[in-house]
Amino acid sequence: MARFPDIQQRIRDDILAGELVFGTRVTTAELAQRYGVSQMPIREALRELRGEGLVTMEPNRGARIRSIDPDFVGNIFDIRNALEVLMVRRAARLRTPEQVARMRAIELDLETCVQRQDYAGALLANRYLHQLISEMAANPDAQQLLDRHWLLLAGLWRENKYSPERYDGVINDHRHMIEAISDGDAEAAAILTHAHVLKAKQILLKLIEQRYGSTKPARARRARKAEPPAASADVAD
Amino acid sequence: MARFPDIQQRIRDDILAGELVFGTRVTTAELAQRYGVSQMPIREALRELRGEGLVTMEPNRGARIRSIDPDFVGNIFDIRNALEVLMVRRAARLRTPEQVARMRAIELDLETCVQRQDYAGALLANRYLHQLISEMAANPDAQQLLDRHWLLLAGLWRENKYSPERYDGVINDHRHMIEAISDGDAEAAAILTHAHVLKAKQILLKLIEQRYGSTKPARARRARKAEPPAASADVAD
DNA sequence: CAGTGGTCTAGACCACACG
DNA sequence: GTGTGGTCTAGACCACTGC
Repeated sequence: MARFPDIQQRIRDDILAGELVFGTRVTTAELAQRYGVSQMPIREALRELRGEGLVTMEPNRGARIRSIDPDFVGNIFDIRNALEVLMVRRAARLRTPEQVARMRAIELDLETCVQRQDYAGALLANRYLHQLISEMAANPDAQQLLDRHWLLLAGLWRENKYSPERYDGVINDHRHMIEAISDGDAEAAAILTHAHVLKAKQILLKLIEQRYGSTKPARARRARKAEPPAASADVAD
Repeated sequence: MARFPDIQQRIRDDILAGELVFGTRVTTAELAQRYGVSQMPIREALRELRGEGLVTMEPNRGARIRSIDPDFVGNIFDIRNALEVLMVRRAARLRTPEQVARMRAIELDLETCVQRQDYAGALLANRYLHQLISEMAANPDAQQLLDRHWLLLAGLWRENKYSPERYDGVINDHRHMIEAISDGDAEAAAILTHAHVLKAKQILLKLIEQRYGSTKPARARRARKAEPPAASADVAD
């Protein structure tokens, strides 16, 4: 039974939700039982998740869930920032009037969503906007990478409740970015985007730090031998 | 028989070598027979190659070999450039004296390899150098992405014979980059690296254009219905 | 020199596509 | 409606690890 969405998504969600505890060793057999499927789909999913950096696989020792610590999130954001800047720079050069119009439309949609407190809609519109910029840059390979990271970060935002007031800043940033792209000012667009992503990084890092308690576990890198964190993994503050 | 290196590497090589013709539809069954293995390993390999952008997979219609055209190579280089700049900037900030010493040692090795015309050794040293810079940046996720791209581009360099005289420029670039990193001058290191990768892009694109004839196929985007390119795929100029 | 865990094979199944 | 092609299951195999 349970022909739910694909395994990979479920595992990813479970990792981001802390359901699968960070640093745990997992085996294909174990997960196969957990999700009621055979080993092969698990194997596949683990490979792709390794591609996303969520698990590490050592040759004959099983896979290990990657810890979602500030380091990891910071790294992901740095990558995303580099790529997003690359993309917006090209988008500013290649833009067509139609595309600019679509950007404006999406942004308007986002803003009305925020006004009526439809934050799910806003998140979606936000994603569309960034996707459109990616498309405009005509680099499908980079776009693919960004999509992957988006999925990952979306999971984290979901876990660490997004504070609605942040949208004020987001909207303001977007308007300026769109203007720069519309003007074909690649340099301005690049800098604005850089700042935009940097802000998101700051916020998410702060949220994560709060979530894992003020007892910064960042330095507590001692725990090499990985005592399994005592079953109860409910990090709900 | 034939317990050769893993399937994925073989398929990738065959694609880059033009053995598997660009734009061709391939099925798992077909490739399974070709390489004398079962469908599952093929499936896995195709998925990972999709992650690298070498094949595209449409739901129930089989996979298709991605065309290695100037667009593709340019995209890959742009991504690599963005990431490499990110990395070198961090490396310049985080460097330790030991690491700087190792960089110098590797560079020296590279230069002696070039002098004695050991270009294979030079290529390897070159890779080590870039890997070291990646390590110094302490962003294993970005490093993983760069590694993937390196493998891909290495295959292309192999196919399109590398002109040895290019190393003069490479060596000069490296020396300046190392100096900037040693000084902790992130901005200089970033710009130098940016230029360094840009040069590589120019050169490889030129080589590829030559290879595929001066009859720029770039604009010939007509061929949607994909007439299979008449068996003979020997693009050897 | 066991045990554990990843990888492969063969075959069945099932969904979509195309005539 | 038929065929093609992807996906899954079950089980066997084999390498490496750790006693």
